[in-house]
Amino acid sequence: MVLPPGMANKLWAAADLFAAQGADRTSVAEIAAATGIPKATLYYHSVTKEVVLAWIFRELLGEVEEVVVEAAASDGPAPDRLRAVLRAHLALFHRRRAASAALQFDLGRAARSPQIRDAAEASFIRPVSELIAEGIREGTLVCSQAPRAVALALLGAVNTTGIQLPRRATSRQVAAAADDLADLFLKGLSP
Amino acid sequence: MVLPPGMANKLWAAADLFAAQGADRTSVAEIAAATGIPKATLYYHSVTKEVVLAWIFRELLGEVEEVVVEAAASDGPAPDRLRAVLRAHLALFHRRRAASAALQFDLGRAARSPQIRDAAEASFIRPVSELIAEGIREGTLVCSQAPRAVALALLGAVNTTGIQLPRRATSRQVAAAADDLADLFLKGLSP
Amino acid sequence: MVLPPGMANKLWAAADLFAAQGADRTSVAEIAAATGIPKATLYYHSVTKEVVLAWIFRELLGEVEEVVVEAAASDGPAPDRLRAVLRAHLALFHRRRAASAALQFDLGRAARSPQIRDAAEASFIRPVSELIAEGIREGTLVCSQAPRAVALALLGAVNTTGIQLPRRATSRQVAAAADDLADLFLKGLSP
Amino acid sequence: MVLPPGMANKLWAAADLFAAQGADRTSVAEIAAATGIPKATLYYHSVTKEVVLAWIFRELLGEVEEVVVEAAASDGPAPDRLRAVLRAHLALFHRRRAASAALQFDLGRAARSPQIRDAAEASFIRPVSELIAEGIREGTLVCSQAPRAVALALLGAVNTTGIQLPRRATSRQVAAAADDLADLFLKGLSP
DNA sequence: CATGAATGAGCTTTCATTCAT
DNA sequence: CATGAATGAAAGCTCATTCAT
Repeated sequence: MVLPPGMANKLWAAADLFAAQGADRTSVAEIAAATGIPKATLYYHSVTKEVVLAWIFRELLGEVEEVVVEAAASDGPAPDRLRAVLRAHLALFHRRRAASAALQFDLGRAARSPQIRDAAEASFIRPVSELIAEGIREGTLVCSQAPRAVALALLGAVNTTGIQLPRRATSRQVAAAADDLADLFLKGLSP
Repeated sequence: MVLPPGMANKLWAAADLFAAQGADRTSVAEIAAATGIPKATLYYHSVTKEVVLAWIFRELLGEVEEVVVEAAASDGPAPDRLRAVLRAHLALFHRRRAASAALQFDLGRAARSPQIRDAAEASFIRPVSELIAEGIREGTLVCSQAPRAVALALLGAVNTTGIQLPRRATSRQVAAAADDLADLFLKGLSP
Repeated sequence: MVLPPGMANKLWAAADLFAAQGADRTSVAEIAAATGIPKATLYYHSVTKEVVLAWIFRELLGEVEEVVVEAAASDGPAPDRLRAVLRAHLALFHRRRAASAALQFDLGRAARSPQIRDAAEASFIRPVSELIAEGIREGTLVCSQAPRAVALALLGAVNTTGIQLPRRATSRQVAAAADDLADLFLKGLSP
Repeated sequence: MVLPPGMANKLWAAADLFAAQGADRTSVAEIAAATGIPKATLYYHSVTKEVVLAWIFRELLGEVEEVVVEAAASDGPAPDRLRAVLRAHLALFHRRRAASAALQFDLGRAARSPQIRDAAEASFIRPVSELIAEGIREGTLVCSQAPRAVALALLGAVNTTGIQLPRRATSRQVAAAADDLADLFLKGLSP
């Protein structure tokens, strides 16, 4: 899975197709057309459709991990860091709109790959679980369920929210949506 | 889209395939084998793969709407009713495991159909949004964002949670997961 | 091949379809729709598409035989009777436009059936060959080739002419075309 | 409709199938087997069954045009040139037996294509009509009807004659048949 | 006796993948 | 090393024909 340099970044173009039509409805020919890389060249480098998908998803999840881990590692109390995490994640979701939508839309296919399941775990679930556990230890967070369950709920909520972001939302709007989500999860709905 | 009686309920068998392999990787021949309905008979009734999918998703969302609306209409203050909604939804998710997973896994394809988008809206988002709005009016719920945004977050959280339920979870465990989720959203993570 | 009474004459409606689209492009369902006889009823009487075609072609050729033989058997010298034959044939061609066109257009399929080949032989080639032979014997016709070869040429010429007749040609125009053809074959092109 | 070189001439093999079974009863798989070109390769070059048929018919009619026009343009009086045309046409008919039979047998399908109708017009009807008109002008031919009607009758007669030629006829026999036909049309049947 | 419903067989077409240069 | 050309495998779909009432 070592893509030739110069080929990798062209593959993001395929994410638009995957998001718009679904991965299975996207032919290798379309990928070739969108990326400008001839079909046979893709195969010459063993870049099958599955590989393109995996690359996009793993690259995306890698970026998610980067920003999430960085936000989670910032200074301050856990609630603030959680808020930072949601902001960072949602911002990336918006920046990588097509790829993120593609991941959501073909969750089944993605989930069937252990590598991608691992990447998803490492990118959000694990760091956020740990963040919540820390919050509980330091007394700034309280919850009855396992931290991992909370992290999963958060992930679902962030993704649903991200999908629904207007295509042309400003970064300010995106940050506001993240803050609202943070408020919801931190303060709860009860008065 | 009026399926012959006796054919409809056989179609649930296809949900297993969709959940296990994804809709696109499931051939009509496989659906025929799984349901026991010959391929040509399916086509005779204009039941294409797309139709099977749409039927399953709409049927599922119809059932979701039924239990969600009923739970939302129960007596008592909004927080209790919200808890009831989550319990009902998660219970149904578990009962219709394959179909629910298929819907999550092929969200993209589903979201491309306006009818299914409408059904999704009507089954959960609208009733829960209204429930939250009522809670705000009666003072039992508080939130800074629009009720619909909260409903979306809830939906994402429920689905992620539902997908992760152990296949052989007892109904007691499912109810506990729903309660945890309700606690999370009602009380929040802050002490 | 004994069709139920009342079914036979409905089958002519199928000739329009055969002429317009070709026999193979015409489905049994279309025949059923055009004739008003349900598909299953056709099959109940063993009336397959092939049977419908054969019936139409044989019925048509039977009618051709009738008028051709009658015209050939009229009083007078052979040239006059030949002229009468061409008039009668072309008139029938025009009256049974669709069926005649269908026969021309699916000559290959028709020619593959021995029964239809026989019917074609009996309807035109044989009586006209005999007529020409008689003419030669009585000295009113002269030709270097076998009478059958002349009859074949005549048949080809009549059919090509018939196909090209305007759909709304009057019977007078049809008769004129037949006379022209008779003149051509009797007098020849040389001065 | 630009066929890859090397593929074109293989397509003549399909003419045998078309002549033997009719175009509609010939599957693409059979064409693939007969030509040695894999099904998928045919489709890769957009060579559908319809295209194969059209190619064969147009190629055939092109060859007809070539020999007919050449014969019609020869020196000498119109009757001699007409005779030359019939010889040339019948010889080609015999040389391209399968394709010519296929064209006759699927006349309906062929006639539905404007391109093929045009090609048929240009290959025989037009040049022969002009030849006859010239003959009339120079006083070597006489006829009461329009030259085009004569040309049509000739075409029909030639084709019927061609179809009936014995499969193993010698070129001498073919020429004799053409001469007989020429005699018939030039001298007529009357003494 | 007639027919709506059902289906087996087979066709066209697509597409991921390999070949040949 | 890269790529236009080629193809095996399989999918969706149609339709003549049979079944069940």
